Amino acid sequence: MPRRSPAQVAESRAAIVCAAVDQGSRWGLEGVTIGWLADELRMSKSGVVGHFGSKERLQLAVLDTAIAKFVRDVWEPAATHPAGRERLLALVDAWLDSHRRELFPGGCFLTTASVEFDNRPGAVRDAVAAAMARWLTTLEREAQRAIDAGELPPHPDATDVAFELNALAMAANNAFQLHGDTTAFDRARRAMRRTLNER
Amino acid sequence: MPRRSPAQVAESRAAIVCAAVDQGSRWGLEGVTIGWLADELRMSKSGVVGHFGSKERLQLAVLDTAIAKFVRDVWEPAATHPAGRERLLALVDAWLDSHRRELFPGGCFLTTASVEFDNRPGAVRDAVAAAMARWLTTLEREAQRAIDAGELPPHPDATDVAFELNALAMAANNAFQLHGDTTAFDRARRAMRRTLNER
DNA sequence: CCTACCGATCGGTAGG
DNA sequence: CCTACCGATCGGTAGG
Repeated sequence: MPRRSPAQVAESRAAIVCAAVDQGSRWGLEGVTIGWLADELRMSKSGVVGHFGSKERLQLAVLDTAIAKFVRDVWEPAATHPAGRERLLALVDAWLDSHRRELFPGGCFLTTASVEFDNRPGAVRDAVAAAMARWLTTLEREAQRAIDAGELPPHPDATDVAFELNALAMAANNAFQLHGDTTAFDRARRAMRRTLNER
Repeated sequence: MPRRSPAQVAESRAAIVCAAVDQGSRWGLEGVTIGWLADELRMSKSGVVGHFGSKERLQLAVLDTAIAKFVRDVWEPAATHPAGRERLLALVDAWLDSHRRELFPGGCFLTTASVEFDNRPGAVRDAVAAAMARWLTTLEREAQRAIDAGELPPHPDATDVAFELNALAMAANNAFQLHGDTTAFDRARRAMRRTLNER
């Protein structure tokens, strides 16, 4: 007879991951420590680590949850707009707005993780690289639809468009976090709309 | 009568900073640990820290040295070109090439440090923010000269141009480090030249 | 989920 | 520059 129901266990696990997502956006995925989470949630370290087995598996769970949060908050609302250029225009506004609102308190989770892990080996790095690749592919697919529909010129190509939008969003996030510079969002938006060929 | 001459002391200090710049580009400025440096250079920890007094002052010295290395390798050659648009065109090629050659073995030092510290308090963060601000101002001044000379249109303004060039360079560096994607340099170069209004 | 513990490593210091 | 050491914290485990 278990002391805690499966629902209570799931709730406890979710609370750990939620705190870890916030912490990871501030201090990086390596800065999510088991001891800090235990103090924060008034648990023992073994209580925290027991849900995951190891720090690495905790980090992978945190990454998954952060991406799901971003998809729900940014991608899904934009995806209600018609595919192609119109969806991309809605997306870049929602995207920049998520950085301005600090959807993650330490700024864009995937930006932080991808720079933190871009030169390290291991399963976490592989998962971060895969997540970033999926996001760029999502952008690229939408850009390709816009090109196919004649809404964008064929050059720069869809991969170029995805690369540029991602670069500008990452840089705006960094400028805001580092300098508190909110004008960076306007600069990024102007440049993104130029990439999306607004006349 | 000192056991070591001032020149020997300076040489020892320089060797520490040099190893720390490489390490910092790979593992971040927080990942530069005194114990690792001591092992790497076959010194005691107290021998390492004695040159700086604290880890924070070591980090500040490492940041200064990394920036000087970038200025010498990228900015100074570009600065031999005529001011304005021509200099910017030479600069972006040298800049992307420094990322491709891995001037820093773990990729662009300032990109890593500015994302790592963009949400932390302290003297290192302030120094990183100041360094990034100086670099953006350097780019902006050059763009303003190009605008004043009629080599670039007045909109997007010089600050926009600086922001976009920096965003594209950071993103190309990240794509290369994370995915080994060398085409990112070509995408960044195309976008930069579009920003610099090449017809 | 807990307490109690492990070895490793962190930044840093005392004393020479 | 060294040895020898400090308290704190790291990830993780044993046993319950």
